[in-house]
Amino acid sequence: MKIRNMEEFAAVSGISRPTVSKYFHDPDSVRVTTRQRIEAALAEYDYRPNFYAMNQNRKLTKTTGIVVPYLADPFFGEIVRRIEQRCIEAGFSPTVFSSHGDPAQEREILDNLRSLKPAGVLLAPLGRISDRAAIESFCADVPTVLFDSNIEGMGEAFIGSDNYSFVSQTVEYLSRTGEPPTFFEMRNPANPNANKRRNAYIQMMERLGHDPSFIRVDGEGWAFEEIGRQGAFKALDANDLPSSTVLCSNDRLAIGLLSACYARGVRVGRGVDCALRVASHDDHPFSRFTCPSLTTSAHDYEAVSSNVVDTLVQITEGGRSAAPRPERLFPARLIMRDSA
Amino acid sequence: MKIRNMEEFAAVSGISRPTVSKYFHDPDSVRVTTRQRIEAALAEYDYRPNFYAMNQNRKLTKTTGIVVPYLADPFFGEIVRRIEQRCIEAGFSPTVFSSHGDPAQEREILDNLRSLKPAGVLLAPLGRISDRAAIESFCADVPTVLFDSNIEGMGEAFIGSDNYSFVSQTVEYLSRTGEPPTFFEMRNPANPNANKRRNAYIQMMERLGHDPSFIRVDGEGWAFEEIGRQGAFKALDANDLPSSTVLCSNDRLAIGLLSACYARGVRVGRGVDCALRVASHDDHPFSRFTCPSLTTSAHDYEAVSSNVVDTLVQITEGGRSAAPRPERLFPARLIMRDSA
DNA sequence: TATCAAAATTTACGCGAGTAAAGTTTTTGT
DNA sequence: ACAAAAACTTTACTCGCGTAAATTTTGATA
Repeated sequence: MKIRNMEEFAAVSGISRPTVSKYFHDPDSVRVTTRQRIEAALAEYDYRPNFYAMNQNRKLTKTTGIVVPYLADPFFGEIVRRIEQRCIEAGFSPTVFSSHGDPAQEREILDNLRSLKPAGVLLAPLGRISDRAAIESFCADVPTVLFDSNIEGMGEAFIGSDNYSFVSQTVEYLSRTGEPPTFFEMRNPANPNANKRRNAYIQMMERLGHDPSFIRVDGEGWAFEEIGRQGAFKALDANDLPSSTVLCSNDRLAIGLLSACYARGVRVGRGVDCALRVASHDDHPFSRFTCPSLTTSAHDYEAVSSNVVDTLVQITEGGRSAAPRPERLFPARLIMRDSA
Repeated sequence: MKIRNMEEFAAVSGISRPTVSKYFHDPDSVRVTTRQRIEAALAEYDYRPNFYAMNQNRKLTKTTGIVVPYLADPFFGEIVRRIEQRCIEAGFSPTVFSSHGDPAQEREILDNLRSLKPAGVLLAPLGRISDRAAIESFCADVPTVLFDSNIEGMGEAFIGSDNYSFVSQTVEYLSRTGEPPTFFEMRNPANPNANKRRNAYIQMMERLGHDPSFIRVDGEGWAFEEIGRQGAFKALDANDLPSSTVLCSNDRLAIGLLSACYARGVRVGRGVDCALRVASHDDHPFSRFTCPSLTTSAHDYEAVSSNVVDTLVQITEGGRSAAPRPERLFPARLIMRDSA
């Protein structure tokens, strides 16, 4: 016998439909004996309430949207994995979306998300190229927590990493143990973190009494490894390195740089036989497997992902507070490996 | 003025509600003049039909589920990215889910998906550890296309890569240009492709008149790079290599192997100064950036992703045919890089 | 201009569950 | 054992839209 709706299921379980409805909303809100009767029937008839009918009249659904700029980037893969896990633990049903680096798709995703009436949305925006107006109007309708990339004033909160903490540690370490680093970055980064890292680099170098210098590579899009590799070839072949120590804006550029160094026979590392030291930021999941393994500043993935979800829970429970929009930045942890 | 439902929107656009409903179902199904009037009103009042109410009564929704074993694996990141794109082009609304390597989560995802009443589901199962009964009962309810990992007889079709094509090309190439390869793999792989690759290796070696040999590494879970690395350290330190040519079951293991070789100072490549040649299978997005860059057999990502979605379209349009369950396997393309 | 099929409108009902109000039963505390 | 509180049942209405049937309008063609 197939159960077609809650009415029928209530009948076979011997409980009234409104009580069954209450049970599915929160199993602990009904008497123990009724819960047992419902669960007995559940085991026998494997009924599940219609998802669409459920959410149509609910004031707040339990779905949440997780939106990232580029899911094929293992950094986002990792952070999404953790956030998803936390959401489930907090009783939400997360759905993941990727903007694929395209502002039009980001807008499209937010539009679709709006009609899902989610309890909240966790958004890592594209950054500079995002459609600000679209995001602003979305945040006005849906409780949104920004993470990874900040856009001033948007959403209920921002949770991210402290770029100054990242860069100050690498610059300090590299300067203390060898030649001060030159900064390897993209010329026109879409991500606001890149700009913050550049500024932190300049500030830190000046504080230590060194001259900042840059290798700026051209390229658009999200193929950072290839961009870093091509830029590195150019710099290596022109013998255009201001310093024998290179600090990359992020690990993906560094991966490209390391592959170029290997191809050109430039030995990277701390040893006396090495021509170059390379360090970077993010602790990308693959940075421990580069050759040599990459010295880098690590995100506190754990803290960021927990905090993002905790903030969402607070907002959905406490309502959108009048307090000033919080911005929480987590410090980095220097991971010393073989490249510097 | 805020539009609260289709009734109100129909009023301001001067069109009847059923016609508006038809428009949202398919904009081309209404007269051009009516479409223009609706779109004029749309521009002014930015109304969107309630997602939940829409799908409640539709026989077939336009949502599709994409389920993969582990989204933080860039191989799945890449294939999902392409499939998602194709789905959108075909007029579907894809949603992505990751099992995180856990059969319980895979079952949970399928359960949730069932209540979404999707037009179809594109499933890359975990493999050996999947809950077969759960998948079978799911496939009976929801049109499902399997990809990447086959489970005999389940779903409406299977689209994947031809493991024999992968392995025969690498084995042939390696044997022709140097010492025949030994096979580097996990002892208990969860993925059925791994077994097919092993068998293909044995078969091909015997055909060429060589003795198959193996390096089997221990490990559970999805941290293949680390597993490959630890296994490689063990083999290198014990000087336990049956051949100076190593063929890895997949690129992620190879990435771990290469990092171990680098750490131990074992030079990898074709040159006379190299102690080892390494090749692999998949053409993982990072395999061009390893040191040295990795010679590998490439998936036809394009063909697989298009074909998966095309198959879904056929099923949703033509209904579930009585014809035998098709299994489409795409051949690999050998990509020669520096490692072998 | 008459004709007629295609398209739009009107009317009406259904979906599956949320939810509120009023009445009934069960549990709890004393 | 009794009163009060808590949980449950009954009844009835809501939500926003899909969809079918019958009717009217539209616009292309003869």
